[in-house]
Amino acid sequence: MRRVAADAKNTRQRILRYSTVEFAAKGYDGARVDSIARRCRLSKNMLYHYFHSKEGLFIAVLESAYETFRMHQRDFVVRHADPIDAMRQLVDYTFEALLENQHIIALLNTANLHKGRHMRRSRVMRSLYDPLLDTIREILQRGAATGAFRPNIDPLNLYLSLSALAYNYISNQHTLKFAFGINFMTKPRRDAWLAHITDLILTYCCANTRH
Amino acid sequence: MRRVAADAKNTRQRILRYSTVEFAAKGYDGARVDSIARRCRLSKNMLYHYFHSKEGLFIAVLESAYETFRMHQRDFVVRHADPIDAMRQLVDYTFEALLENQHIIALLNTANLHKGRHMRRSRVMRSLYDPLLDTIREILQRGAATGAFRPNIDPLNLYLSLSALAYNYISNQHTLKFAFGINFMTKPRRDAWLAHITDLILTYCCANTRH
Amino acid sequence: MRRVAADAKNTRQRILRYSTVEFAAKGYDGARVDSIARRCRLSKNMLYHYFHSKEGLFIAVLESAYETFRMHQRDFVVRHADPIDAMRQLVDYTFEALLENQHIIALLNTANLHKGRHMRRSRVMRSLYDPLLDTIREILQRGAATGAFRPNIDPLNLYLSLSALAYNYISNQHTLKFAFGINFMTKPRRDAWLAHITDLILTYCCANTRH
Amino acid sequence: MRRVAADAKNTRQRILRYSTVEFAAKGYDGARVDSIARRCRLSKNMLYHYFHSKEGLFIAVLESAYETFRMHQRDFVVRHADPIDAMRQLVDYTFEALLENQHIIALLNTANLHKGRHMRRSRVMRSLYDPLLDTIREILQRGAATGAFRPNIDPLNLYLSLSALAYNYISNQHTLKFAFGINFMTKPRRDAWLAHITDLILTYCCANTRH
DNA sequence: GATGAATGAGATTTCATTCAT
DNA sequence: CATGAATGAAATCTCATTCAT
Repeated sequence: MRRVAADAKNTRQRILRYSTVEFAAKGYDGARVDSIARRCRLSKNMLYHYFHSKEGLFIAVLESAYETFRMHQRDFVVRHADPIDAMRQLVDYTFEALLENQHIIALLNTANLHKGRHMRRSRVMRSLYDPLLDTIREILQRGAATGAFRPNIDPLNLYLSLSALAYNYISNQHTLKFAFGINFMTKPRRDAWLAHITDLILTYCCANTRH
Repeated sequence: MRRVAADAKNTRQRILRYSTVEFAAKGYDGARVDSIARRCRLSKNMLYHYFHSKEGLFIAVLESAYETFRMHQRDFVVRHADPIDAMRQLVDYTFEALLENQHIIALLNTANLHKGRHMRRSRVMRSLYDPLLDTIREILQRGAATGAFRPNIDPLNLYLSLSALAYNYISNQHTLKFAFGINFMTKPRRDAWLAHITDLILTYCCANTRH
Repeated sequence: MRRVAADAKNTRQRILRYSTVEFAAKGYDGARVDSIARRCRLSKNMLYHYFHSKEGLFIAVLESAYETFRMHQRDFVVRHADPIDAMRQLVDYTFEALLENQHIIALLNTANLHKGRHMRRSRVMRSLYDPLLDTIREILQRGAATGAFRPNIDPLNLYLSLSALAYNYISNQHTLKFAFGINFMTKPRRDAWLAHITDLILTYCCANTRH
Repeated sequence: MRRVAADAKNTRQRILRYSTVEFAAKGYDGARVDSIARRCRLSKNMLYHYFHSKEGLFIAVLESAYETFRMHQRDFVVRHADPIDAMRQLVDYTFEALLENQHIIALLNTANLHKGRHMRRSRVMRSLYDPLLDTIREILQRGAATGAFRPNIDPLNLYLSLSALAYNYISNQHTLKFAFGINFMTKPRRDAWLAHITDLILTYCCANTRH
């Protein structure tokens, strides 16, 4: 009996894994239930058995991708007492996490295309809330206290800025490659971008003058 | 129901206009040729007559959207001698342009999902190159010359940063709304964001210290 | 005025010429009105103006192809007093005529596929009757009279045999090529076949024994 | 309307059977997938499920028709020691086999119209090679050995002649009916034709004189 | 819980034909 | 006589979903 249960869980996981790949590669509308079943080496009925519909499957994929992502974030611990080093580490971490998990970008893009309809239908995704925001808030406070950072930086704005800078670079890579003839995904290019956005963020945090 | 007189150029334009809306709203795979034809009050085969295939139509839409966008950018003139004011104006302009033409964001996202396949098939899109990059370069040079800006800022990096900050805020609005329960598209919120990213960019340009 | 009339005739002829090519190459159902119009560098309306419908056009093509063919046959004159030489010449002529005008084969095949429906609709095709049949009858009579040929050969049977032998070799060339890996349309092969069927026919005509 | 139980093999066979009828009756381009599905009392997608495309279906039909035909030929055994009787039997057999299976004629005609494209795409049809050719070769050898037949008759030429004479009579029946006002498919007419072509072939095989 | 067979609705695309000028 | 623009019907093909076992 335990075996069966374990298998069921395995099957569910397998479906989720391959569905994630499919939905990330082709978007919600481009993804094919047939194709997912084939990837899973499973009959389509199983997908319906476990997830009820294509939309249900997509929602589950979103949830699990987010869950994974959130757990990643939770694992993140600020290893540096110094706020500047901590912030530097955070930028680094954010960019690397997205690079390693580009699926989440494609999934969020397709979710956004659908105006968030799928997310709203999810019971689980009630807290898409990113724990990094708290980390940012905490680092900013410590930085302000030590005088390393200017006071009154809005943590949400900083979070959005950091996300945008890391996310967009990856999300628009094909357009950018086409426009500038540059493959921005090579290691040197990625490193340069990380250095740049770190500079950008830190300069902002540390600045004391107004222009 | 028979259409009147209608010359080809008009029809082509009409098709493009409505197709843009459809593709932007639903992505390449979610868009329906039927739906476009209905919007145009035209029979489907006309779309095929003018654009050959759904893909051909999408490419034409991308091209025309980009053309429009590029012309917008061309119209942009720096009205301020002062580099800081010029840069402020540029940020403002970029964000407003994207806000007013959110179609282009959705179109680029779906093009990116397809790994740029459509762009590569386009003969016209050979120069997606954004003229704003030149403007940025010029402003940076002037700012460095007057000492307002630090020297050696890479124009491409600044361009990418600015784009990311403006683009992502709009592109991910639904995820963000869901995550934070905030409608980021209200006028006050948009203004606040514009102020923030202007601050971010300018602080970066004007900073003279290293951290 | 005469010019216009002349042009009209030209236009009709042009349409017929290109339609023949199209119908012969693709059969009735495979032929495309659009494609014909393009070949003619004419707007489709012209086809409808002159021929009323695709079917009307096909019938006209059949008629004209047959007309041409019949005129060819009429031109044929037996140049040899000797019945054997005359028959030899006839076989040669028949095979060469079909080789030079393979369109007629494809057209007749497609007409046969449609169970002769198109021919029956034609007013002009009332006498598809091949004048060669008369020539055969006459040669056979002369041959029987001189004792060169056996008596009582049925001209229709001989006509059908000759036609079948010449026609099928061309009509089934692709199947045969595929089955035997031989390109039967090379000059040496064609010559060999002509020699063979001449032999076959003449042997039959001249034989005096029963088996 | 839901179908019962039905296993795949049966369904495949059913599709093939009705497709054969449709393709034979209307040619490749005239055949309608819809019409086949209706005949099969099956939804269209099943055809695509089993055969991938209309072309795939046609190829399968060709293959199966040929397979059937080849098996027929294999079943053929020369029951007569006497070469003349054997040849007579062969002619009879060939004509009857085509009469009973007129589908194959229509299918080959449409395959030829398409210049053999479909056959070349078939992996199975690699040996369209007709076993009757071997039989012919063997009969000719025996006939030559006994002196009943003249030596040096080319088996392939004889095969082609026999095929042409039997095939064309059936294939062109509608043209012939139209041209001569005779229904060549009545029993007496068919018998007469069989007698004639038997005579023609045997006369050729037995002749010892040159003309 | 799992499968193979099947479906209905609808997707993209094609094509003979006609209208307005 | 001639055209460019347009159409309606139907063609091929796809896809999320369900049934019977």
